[in-house]
Amino acid sequence: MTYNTALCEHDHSGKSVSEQVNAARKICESQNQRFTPLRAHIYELIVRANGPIKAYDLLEQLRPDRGSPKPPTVYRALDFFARLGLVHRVEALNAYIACDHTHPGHIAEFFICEQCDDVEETHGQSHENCAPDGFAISRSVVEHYGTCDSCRNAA
Amino acid sequence: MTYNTALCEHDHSGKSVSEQVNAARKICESQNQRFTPLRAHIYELIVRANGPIKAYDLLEQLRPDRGSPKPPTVYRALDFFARLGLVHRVEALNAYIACDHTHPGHIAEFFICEQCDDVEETHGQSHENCAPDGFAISRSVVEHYGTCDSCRNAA
DNA sequence: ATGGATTACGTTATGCTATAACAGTGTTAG
DNA sequence: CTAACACTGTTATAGCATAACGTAATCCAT
Repeated sequence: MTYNTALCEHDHSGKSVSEQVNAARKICESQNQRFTPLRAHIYELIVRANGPIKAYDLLEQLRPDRGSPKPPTVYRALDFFARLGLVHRVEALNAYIACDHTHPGHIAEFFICEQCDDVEETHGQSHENCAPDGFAISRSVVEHYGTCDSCRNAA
Repeated sequence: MTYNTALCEHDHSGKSVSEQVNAARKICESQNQRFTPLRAHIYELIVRANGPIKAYDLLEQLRPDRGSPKPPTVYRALDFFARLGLVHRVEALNAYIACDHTHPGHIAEFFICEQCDDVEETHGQSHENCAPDGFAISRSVVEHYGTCDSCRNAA
């Protein structure tokens, strides 16, 4: 009963903000979902955050461009992106992070540095084969908290 | 880069509520921590829940025995138990679950049935060797949501 | 094109989750 | 004994999320 994980081979950090936003737009459109101006705006803010960002921080950043948006404005967009796999919720941080790529059969796994808040995302095999007999996994949350290499060396 | 997991070999469900509470008391005392009446009361409620329970539900169940306790009463106890590993927080449920046993070198892993709310806890090897180079894990959150065997058969 | 269904968005209100801060009480160790 | 520390009670507030309702935009079958 074993499984393994690997760091993402492809490079996301090489993509510019607008490239990431456009990639998301394509994924949306390929599924006949609307990438509206509001959603584009919010997705861009999430990408620019370059790490986990909180719903109410997004809300602030939407002001004053969009008047005084209320929480549902942000949560609706987050739900929408989450359904498409374009953002993940980081459960233990109550935060959200962009993910413009999918790995079928794999699950997102986060390594979160508590010193510098940097987050590395990897994709491991599903834990399906570790589950109790007959348990069918629909969603997995895998988050590791600790200290990243640079912070550890700095200490 | 592989690791493996195993179901807990020993049986927790065979323990009575008071046995579980006493086991917790022993663990506390062995670490020179006080298992006060309030803490015993709260721990018993968590054990009786026989699954994840929410802080504010605990709060209700403390009434009226203990007057009208306020949130910090519960959160302080939960923090205390979490520090000792006697309860785990289930991040994606905002809930807490008893755990009167520890597995050094292993991490708790939860399989949560979204139909019947049943939770199976297993203990997998640390994901340390899957981490980015030099990342030191201090805490891991591994939660799987889906459908358990009985619910799947019932469907 | 038109009208009905669906989806998206704005807004108000509220509910749930969690902690800061301070006061008072109990416990422990020197 | 008493000083330090840990525990509990209480007030207040902060932070996270959604229900519900109305309006506007979009889609699609006719």
